[in-house]
Amino acid sequence: MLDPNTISWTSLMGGYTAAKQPNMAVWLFAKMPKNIVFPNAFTLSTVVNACSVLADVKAGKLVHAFVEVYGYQTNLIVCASLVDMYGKSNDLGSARRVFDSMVERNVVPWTSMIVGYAQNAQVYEALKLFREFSRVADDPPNQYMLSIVVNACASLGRLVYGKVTHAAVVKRGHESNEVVATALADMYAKCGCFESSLKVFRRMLNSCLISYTSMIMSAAKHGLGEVSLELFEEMILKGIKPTDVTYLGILYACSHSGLVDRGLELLNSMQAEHGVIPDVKHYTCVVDMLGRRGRLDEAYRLAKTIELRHDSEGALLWGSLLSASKLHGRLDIADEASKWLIEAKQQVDTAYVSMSNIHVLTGNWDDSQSIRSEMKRVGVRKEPGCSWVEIKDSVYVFYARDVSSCPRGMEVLELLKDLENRMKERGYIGGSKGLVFVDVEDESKEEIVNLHSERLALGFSLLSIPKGETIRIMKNLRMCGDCHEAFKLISSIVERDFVVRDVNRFHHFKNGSCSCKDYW
DNA sequence: CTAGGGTTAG
Repeated sequence: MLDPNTISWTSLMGGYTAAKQPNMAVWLFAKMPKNIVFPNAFTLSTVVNACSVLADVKAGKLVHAFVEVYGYQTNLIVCASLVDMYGKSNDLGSARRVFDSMVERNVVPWTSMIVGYAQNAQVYEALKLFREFSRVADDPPNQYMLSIVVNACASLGRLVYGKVTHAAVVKRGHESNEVVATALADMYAKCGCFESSLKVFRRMLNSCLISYTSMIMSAAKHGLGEVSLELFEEMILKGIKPTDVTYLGILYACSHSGLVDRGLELLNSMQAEHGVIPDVKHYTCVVDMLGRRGRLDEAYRLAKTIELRHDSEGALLWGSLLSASKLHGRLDIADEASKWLIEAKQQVDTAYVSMSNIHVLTGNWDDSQSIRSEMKRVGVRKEPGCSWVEIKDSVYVFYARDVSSCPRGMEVLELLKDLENRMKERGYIGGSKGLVFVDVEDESKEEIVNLHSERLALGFSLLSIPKGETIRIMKNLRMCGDCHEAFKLISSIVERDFVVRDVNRFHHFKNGSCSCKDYW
């Protein structure tokens, strides 16, 4: 073009962003003034969007400055793009400032702001904003807004919130929207209702790749590995091509239902069958699968062969191997895994605590203590483990070694005692795997229990000595992939509306870290 | 030529 104008430049930037090269869009924006072409509202929102994709808040702030300079701070779309950019860059303060300054708002910036809160571990804030929108806005919530709100309810794991949002979805007639329905199915599963999840899923007319992948993962999390495998077969028959995420789900399913050999087969055939090349995340999942079944030598051998592009990729891999070594009493492998983590500066707190605990479990109290001293010396602190349960619409949060922070903690203790008795009736006592309590004096048990609780995800950290056995059983049930059995036992005690939440629910949180305290 | 949503291993 002899004389490209603002529109030509903007088109080009939009094209680069669409072609997954948003950095080129930003680069072009910087070149505009030299060519005596000036940005308008279209240009600015396009380049803000490029910054959003890059999650580059620095570039975004520069563009924001241009927005002010050129006087577009009252433009709805430009501001909407800024809210989105700040939210996706984890700068919620700036996102909110732009949002509050807007003279005119439609459902889009409201949605962006809700997404911002929801994906930065401020789910309650996100839901609050949704309620405010419903009160003040002229438009009804659409499928975009509803899907993110359903997603927010899912990450809270609180069924009541999810049900209320489901009602809003029905009221607005967005039940049949594929994205909303997938979010609903995911929400029910994460809130502990696998049956409702499957019901929503089965009502969908065209279950697509993501809905199948999500459903496979849900079944797996509920200990229903066979159901995951059936769903996988079904989607293949429908001609839907699995992706790397689908394979991750199916490997996870095998791992958590004890289908180790099936999992290995799938790993070995995925490339030939569906052209998905196994990468670090798949191998990590398989290492975990072998490890939890006690096949630690194989797990270790596999782990050593995996090429990491970055140390952060090894955090999960060696962390998982460490936890399996601890469970099966393999001090040698645990030692190497924790060394790897500490040297790579990944999960250092967990590595130290795990090593200290494994020494306790094998009776080496002195080694355990010296690691605790080392932690103090180098200033490593472990954030206390946190778990929560939901009983009939109320949530009870537990911190390891802290009874007082939980309201009605004593009642929950009673519940746990009951749980323990029922498990004993079912013969779950003794004979479990691991080296727990081997060669340890009775009076040491309390310490073991306390140490163990730090990483327990089931809310049983309050237990004292006699109930220590319960912790052990629950943990082993989970580690053996029999979590469905554990869930059933828990449900049978409370009869209904009992949801057990894992602490590892921050998958949606992109950058930086967040603590359980932020969450609740 | 412009802004928003669902699945991801310990």
